[in-house]
Amino acid sequence: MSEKTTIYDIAKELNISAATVSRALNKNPKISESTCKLVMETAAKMNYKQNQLALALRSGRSNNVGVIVPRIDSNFFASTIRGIEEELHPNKYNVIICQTHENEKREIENINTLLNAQVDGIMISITNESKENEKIIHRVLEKNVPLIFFDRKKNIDGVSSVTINDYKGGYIATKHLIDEGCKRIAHLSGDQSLEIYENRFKGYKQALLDHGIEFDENYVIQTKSNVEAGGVAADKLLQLKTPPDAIFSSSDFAALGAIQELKAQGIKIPEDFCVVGFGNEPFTKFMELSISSVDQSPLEMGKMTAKVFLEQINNTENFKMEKKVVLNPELHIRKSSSRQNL
Amino acid sequence: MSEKTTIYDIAKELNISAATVSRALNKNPKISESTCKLVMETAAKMNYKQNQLALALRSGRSNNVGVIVPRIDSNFFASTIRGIEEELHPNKYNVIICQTHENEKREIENINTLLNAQVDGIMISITNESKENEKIIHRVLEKNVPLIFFDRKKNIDGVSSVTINDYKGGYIATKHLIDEGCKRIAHLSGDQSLEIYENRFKGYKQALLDHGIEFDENYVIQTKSNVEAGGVAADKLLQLKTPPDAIFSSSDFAALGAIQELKAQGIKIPEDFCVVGFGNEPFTKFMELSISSVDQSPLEMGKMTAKVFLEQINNTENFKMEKKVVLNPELHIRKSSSRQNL
DNA sequence: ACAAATCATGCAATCGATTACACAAACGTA
DNA sequence: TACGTTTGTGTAATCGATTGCATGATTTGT
Repeated sequence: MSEKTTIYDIAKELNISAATVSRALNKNPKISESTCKLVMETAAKMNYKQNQLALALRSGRSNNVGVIVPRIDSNFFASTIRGIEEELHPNKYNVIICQTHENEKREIENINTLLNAQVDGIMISITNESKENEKIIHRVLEKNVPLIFFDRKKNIDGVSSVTINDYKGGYIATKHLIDEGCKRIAHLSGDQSLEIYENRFKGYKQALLDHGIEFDENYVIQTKSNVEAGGVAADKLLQLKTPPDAIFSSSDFAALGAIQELKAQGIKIPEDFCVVGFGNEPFTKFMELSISSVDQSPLEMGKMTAKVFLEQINNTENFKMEKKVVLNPELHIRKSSSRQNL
Repeated sequence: MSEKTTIYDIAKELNISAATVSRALNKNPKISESTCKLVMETAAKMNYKQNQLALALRSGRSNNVGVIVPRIDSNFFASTIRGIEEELHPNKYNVIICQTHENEKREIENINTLLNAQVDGIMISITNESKENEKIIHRVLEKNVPLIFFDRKKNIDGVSSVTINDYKGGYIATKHLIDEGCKRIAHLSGDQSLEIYENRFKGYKQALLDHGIEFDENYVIQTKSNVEAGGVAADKLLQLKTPPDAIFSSSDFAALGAIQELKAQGIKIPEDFCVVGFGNEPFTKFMELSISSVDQSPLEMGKMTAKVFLEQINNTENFKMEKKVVLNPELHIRKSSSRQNL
């Protein structure tokens, strides 16, 4: 009653061979209509379900893909995973989730686990301190397992990636602050060994140059992406001889921390000081003093990542194609940097 | 170079049988030390990795588990998944994610997919409108696949679950409002076909009764868990002849919407009106007017769910055990309901 | 020195589904 | 009637790893 039905059970029931059952279930035209019908009915009656494991072993395709992220409980990564899942679900792929917690060893371990599990592809947003992992990434490529970077990528020839234009994001955020009349714009950056933070910084710098504002490295602080670190950084900036009058933060959390600190020191936002964040976390919109932020469209990023994977796996001829998709960031202007209605 | 190494490749290389290779790799004591060593070395040299698919087919254990949630991009579910992943990772299980989007058909489809994929267990937070799915849940149980409910459960004999005490959550939130001096406490509820909302409502009602406050059904509004719906509900409440002076909302998002509406109508919080939410979403803490909320400890809930699964799968003797874990909710008191420092 | 016990290894079946190849029956055609 | 073709099924190998049983080689005991 409770045990699993196999094609052999059906074959025995009908006194035919398992091969015939298999063919009938797959609607092979070589099988007579009557047999086909009979098999279908019996299969339904016996509640037969195809064993994907057996199928996977024979075909070499598990119909599972692996997704590796630093952590899942951040709005950004959760949304990208949602996008990936929604795009792959109709294509009958299952999504296996792995977290690295920014730990390189964990990352390597996860990749190995996924390879052993015979996944059909790996989508990964790499951790911070990444040198050692280059080796294993090449092993993935050697095994002809499609690999796609999203958001946090490495520049490796022949590997596809889906990112947003962080440079542009940094640029438009900074330009917006300039347009609002800010003259001394500081920047809270992240780990510059990651392309994303490097590019946001570069965009910031270029925007300053393009608008005749001198770049001052004292105005750039590298900080963690959390509220506390943002507060500490803001405090440091305010202690400068000539404190800034605006902050472009690479992180919404740091931006929030900075705002809290600025208010605590009696500074009026946006009248005396403007702040723009990055990531468009839900809370930025919810605040009474809502925070301007650069949106990364994570849902779309996830969907695009899945699409690139599907293209790659269906293009056996052009299997090793490289596709670098760059999405457009969008600045959401809110109260923390909006002087228009004052 | 790039193709996969199997035990047959190693066997051929060493002129021994695959059986011996397999035994050597598994440190079977029947194999001589010299052979064992040789096999190990050759395996390492040829970069051999065990094919989990073949192993799974033979052993009947895939080492994959399925997790089904309404959606992954909510802080609550993302955190539970994080907990599950972190608890199962050291035990060599992979986590497959499925989303239902509150759609019952999708839920049934997901369960079927997971069963076909031969997962070793299923952890699920059920969707709203759930009657039809009872059938498929029984099929899971018939197949002896461990099934565990978390947060949103169904009351089925022999099925384990991990939840928080929603009744108590509703009770302590309401009692807190009473303690703050509120006399006319309204309640924003969710879909009462779900146990969680029903129990929060019951806790609310009991707290009123226990403190001599008459229950008024006009003060209870069933609403969706989003900001907009919360605003609409608050507006409705304010139009009553005797409007309430506090809201206990089953959702943080609805609570936020209500607060926005109250403020828009010139009501002072917490002086004239107190609000408590449920879920302890990150933004409740970040707001300038931070929102009191009942914490559901999703991380712990996820870990506990995984632990129950592990117990169940390792207890073959007592395989059909039923374990109902109920976690304690914790009220985080913040500005939206705190009159102590006024 | 010969039987018995121990040891190391190989053979073949198994998990469940697919598929190349073989083959028998039925059919059509000259 | 005899031969070629089509049609429907069965046989057996395959995917990769594990394991009960058999076997040959070596060691032990007397």
